[in-house]
Amino acid sequence: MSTRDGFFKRDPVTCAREMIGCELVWNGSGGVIVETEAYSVRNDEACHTFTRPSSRGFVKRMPAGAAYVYLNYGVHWLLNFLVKGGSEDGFVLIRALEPTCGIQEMTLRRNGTTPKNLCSGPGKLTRALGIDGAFHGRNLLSDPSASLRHPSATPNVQACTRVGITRSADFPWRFVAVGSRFLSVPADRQR
DNA sequence: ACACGGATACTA
DNA sequence: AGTATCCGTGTC
Repeated sequence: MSTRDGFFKRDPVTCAREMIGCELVWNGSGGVIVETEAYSVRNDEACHTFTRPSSRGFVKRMPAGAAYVYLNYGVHWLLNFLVKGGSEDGFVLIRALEPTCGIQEMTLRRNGTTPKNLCSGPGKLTRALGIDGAFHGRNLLSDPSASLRHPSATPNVQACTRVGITRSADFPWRFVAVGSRFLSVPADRQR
């Protein structure tokens, strides 16, 4: 594995920020992570653990780096990674990728969408990579068909408010690669 | 603008 | 078993 063992053993906000610029590849498809969100089991009403006992069980039972995959709105699989062992536990939601690997396969799975729109959303990217409920619980760090490579240069990262949630909506826990054209939603205005 | 769709966790 | 809610997307 190219990711160091302690990568997911930190607080989820730090982890979400540092995942920007990493290249995520699963079964030969993937790209550079350009958008993430952090969710914390502490004081974050938007985290699944706030309302779901099964999610709290997942955090307790599973190791850092485990994929937390669930169906949203009855339509889209959403990919998160379990972060635990640091100051607080939580999840990182992968929201957008800049496609780099397996673009042909991803285009087929996404029914011919242009590369710009292939992975520009949390539901789009799982569809593109072929990730579904069968991936729930798989560990990114130990799965031989998965890899997470660190960026060679430190990326320019901007914090924004999270997208599409109603509770704890003001937390600046969405992270984007500055200037990327592969985001699900434009970044907040810089000030 | 709105339809689409199912798992989860409530109420009882 | 019935209902409310949910971290979205494509097409209208």
